[in-house]
Amino acid sequence: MLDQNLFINDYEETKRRLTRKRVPVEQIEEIRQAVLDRKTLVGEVDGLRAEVNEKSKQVGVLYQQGRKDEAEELKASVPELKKKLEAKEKEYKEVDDKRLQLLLRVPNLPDDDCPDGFTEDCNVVVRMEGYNESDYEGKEYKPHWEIGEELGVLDAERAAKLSGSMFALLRGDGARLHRALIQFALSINGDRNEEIIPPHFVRPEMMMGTGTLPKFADDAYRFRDDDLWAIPTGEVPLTNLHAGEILSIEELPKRYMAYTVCFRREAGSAGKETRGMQRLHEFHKVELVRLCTPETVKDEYELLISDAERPLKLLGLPYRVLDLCGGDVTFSSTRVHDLEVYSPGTKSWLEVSSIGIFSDFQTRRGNSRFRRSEKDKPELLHSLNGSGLAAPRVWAAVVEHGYQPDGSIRIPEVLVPFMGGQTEIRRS
RNA sequence: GGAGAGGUGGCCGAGCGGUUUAAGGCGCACGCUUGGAAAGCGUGUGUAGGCUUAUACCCUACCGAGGGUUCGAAUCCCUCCCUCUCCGCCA
Repeated sequence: MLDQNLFINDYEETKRRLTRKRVPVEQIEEIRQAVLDRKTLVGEVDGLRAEVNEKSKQVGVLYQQGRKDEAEELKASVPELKKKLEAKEKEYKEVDDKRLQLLLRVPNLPDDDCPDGFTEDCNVVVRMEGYNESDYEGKEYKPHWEIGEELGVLDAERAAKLSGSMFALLRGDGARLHRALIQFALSINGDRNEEIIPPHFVRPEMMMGTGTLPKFADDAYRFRDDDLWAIPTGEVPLTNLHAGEILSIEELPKRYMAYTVCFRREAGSAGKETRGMQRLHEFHKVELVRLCTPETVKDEYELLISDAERPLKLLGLPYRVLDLCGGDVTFSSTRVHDLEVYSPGTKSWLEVSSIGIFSDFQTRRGNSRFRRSEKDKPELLHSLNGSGLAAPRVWAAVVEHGYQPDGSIRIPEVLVPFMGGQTEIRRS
């Protein structure tokens, strides 16, 4: 959520930046008006409440002095005042609720460093790592689902039998490779990130805290009987870990990583680039989250991007780094870099990490704060996150790149220790 | 799942319908004192919003959360959440 004062104190600038995310001007104006109206009404309500409080206090004093008649008289004069107060309160609540609902649905301001544009065509490829187009010319690559089926390590048919489309079932060495990837990612990122195993079901406030609710409710799974939501990413519990707390500056930055299962309904994306391990309702991921001061957020961002790149580099997978344009930057973020690994089997780039800065957008919702010193007022933390390793897509890339002419899959060297020394996958 | 107890400021803990603008203590900060320190004494010590040049004053809200009763609620009523103890169940 944005600071509502931006709509009053820095209106033109806020409008300019929101327009980059295609927020209609009318909507921005509506918020400004709601914020202003609320401010007026707060003053009026507070004034009336003060009057009621004062009179009630007097009633008490009069009773204690035994001046009962005067007390009764004063008491009788309150209901009229309260009627006025209640009417005003009702008006206030309506405006306040409108203001909140509007604010909750407005995206974060894009950073001016984001490239211009509104669609993904405007995203800028900043770097290519380990990719040469010529490497793939004249060669035939199989998609991972074919290889997986051939070797008996990916069983799409049974996954569908059990759960439907967009679910995967790995078996044997395929499952082992998947586990190795997770272990690998956790172990290389363990140097500066504290490992967390969070709950996978969270309260609605937590989904609200990351900006997933209310806007993206249709994309998540909800347990209706318990009013809990299945996390779509480890970002949700990690970002909210310190919700409602005030941390001291010495504890910062907080650098967390969590291996979790992620649950996504993927409403509306059925049939679209969903074969194999590309898009699943349920997948495993190592997520990295940072909470820090506003001053250090840019440095943390660079560090986070490099952390997210580490596994790809070490695995020897070709990937590219995208700087997302203002219009394509996600709802809660100010700046986003995507990492996309090249999938020769599908001749496409698969997004394997989206690293974003959220400024105080998420932490304002969750009220996660820090204090510079005992004398200073609490300030909102800044949050960032990115995938440390999105297992299915990296699994797909490893399988496609490692596929050998003899029908086996070569295991990247760095993974061998996590595979118990196994260097290849063959049909058993 | 059943029975019971309880959630009050950074912490402990009183209050159970009206000078509570939340007692008292601990902790913390500043000052006095001292050669220096401890002790002692004094002062201060939350969050958010409103009004303001102002982190001053004043006003409003907050005693787990949300509703309700009342002129007035930390205190009474209802719903929910959480913690603890015992029983049951269970990997």
